[in-house]
Amino acid sequence: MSSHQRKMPLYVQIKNKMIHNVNEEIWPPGESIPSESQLMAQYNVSRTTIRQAVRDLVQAGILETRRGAPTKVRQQPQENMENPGVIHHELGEEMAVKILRAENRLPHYFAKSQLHISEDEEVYVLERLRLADQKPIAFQQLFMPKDIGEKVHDKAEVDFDLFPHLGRYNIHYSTIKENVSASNATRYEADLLGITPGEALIDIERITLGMDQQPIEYSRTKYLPASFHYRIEIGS
Amino acid sequence: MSSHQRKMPLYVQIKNKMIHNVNEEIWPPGESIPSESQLMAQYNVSRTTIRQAVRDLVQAGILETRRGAPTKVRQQPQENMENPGVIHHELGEEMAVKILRAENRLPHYFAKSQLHISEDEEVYVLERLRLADQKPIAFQQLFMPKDIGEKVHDKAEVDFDLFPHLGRYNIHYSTIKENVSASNATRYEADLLGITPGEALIDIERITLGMDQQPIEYSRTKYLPASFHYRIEIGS
DNA sequence: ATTTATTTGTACGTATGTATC
DNA sequence: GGATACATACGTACAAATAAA
Repeated sequence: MSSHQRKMPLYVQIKNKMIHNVNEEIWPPGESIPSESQLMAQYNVSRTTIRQAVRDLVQAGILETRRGAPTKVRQQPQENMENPGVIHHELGEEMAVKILRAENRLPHYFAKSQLHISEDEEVYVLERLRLADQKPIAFQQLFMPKDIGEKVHDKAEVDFDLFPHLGRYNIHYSTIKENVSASNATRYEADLLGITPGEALIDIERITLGMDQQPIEYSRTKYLPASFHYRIEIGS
Repeated sequence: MSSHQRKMPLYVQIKNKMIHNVNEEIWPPGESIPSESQLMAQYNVSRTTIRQAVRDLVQAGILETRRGAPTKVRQQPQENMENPGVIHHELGEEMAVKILRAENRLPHYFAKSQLHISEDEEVYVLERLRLADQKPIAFQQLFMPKDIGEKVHDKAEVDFDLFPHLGRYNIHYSTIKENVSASNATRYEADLLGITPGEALIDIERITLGMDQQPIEYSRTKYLPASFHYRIEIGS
């Protein structure tokens, strides 16, 4: 124990020892920890002190108390502490990408308005399928300003997420706006995804802004609900 | 004070009185509250009891303590506890709620496992419709521990969002986990929502944890895509 | 189904430490 | 320095829920 610990309040020292016991799985997840009486004897402190340490750990989501029953170590102690809060998770083992179309086009009124591109400028259009274990799970339409699109053109069939590549050209995003909805698969989409028309799809519309607040991407991706998790976590 | 209060623990009763004092601005924001000694005399309880009540209110973000200094009422008590970039937006002018079912039930295996409720305990079940301009836009199934459900029971047909009411009982959430997906309307759901079976719905599954990290709500809400926006904004 | 022992929760009292004013 | 206020820590007793006999 560091001398740093010695001047700390007793209950904090005990709390730290308890955290150690949990981390080293001396107290395994889901198992009961010693009773308050036992802990009092073990650490030679009063019940007040034990209870204050335990209370803090319950608050931290590490322990779990129930009146009359032994105190337990919580099963999943807040898993990913570093969650940015939004988790996209594609389900499957072998992930792959298939390009349906990749070209510069003039007419695409809506996409161009989203990208703040003038009427007479070209836009880079990408249509792709996301495959998991050789089976399609998503259909994506993606639009970028022509100059940016050319930079990722040859990576488009390797990675579904293209932004890491843009980073190499010193293009970074500052803001991502997503609108999550649901839609029925059209005949065209159903055909591509190997489902029947009308099945529900998770419909994600996304606009990504660069450092200069100018749009660098507008996309629409439709996932099979069974193969995709869109999770949000608010709070700590 | 209702007789309902009398059987509650002393420190909870005191806590509720304190919350009342804060809400009614008998203790105005930013101002000091009476010292522990004064509160002991005023309520005729021990210091332990006062401290437990105060501790909970500090944890809830309502009070603020500093060693050696008087305890104060926090200026902005978790006003913007919500939305670090997550926006739910229901489209419509005249919003209303219709209750389909509201009762305590025993059998609901999945919901109870989500709420960490034991097999022989009852769970509060709420089924509601969300109406916008007299037309249904969402169907919600909501489960709560019985004691919490009873607190919002009479507000359930007034407000779709029940958490502000729970705040008055000093029940606050610490974490909200949402899983957004899409599903096809069943015949039952289609009938309730006035659409045809099979239409795509935004399917939101939510688990809310309280300050003690225990689940206080598990719900599943299905929205008509045309009447609901689920927006995420990552970054600044 | 009852009882009994165990375990956590509530509540009291007292003393001392330490930061603020 | 002194007075005040919150923080830590000890002790005791009983209540309430649980689990085992």
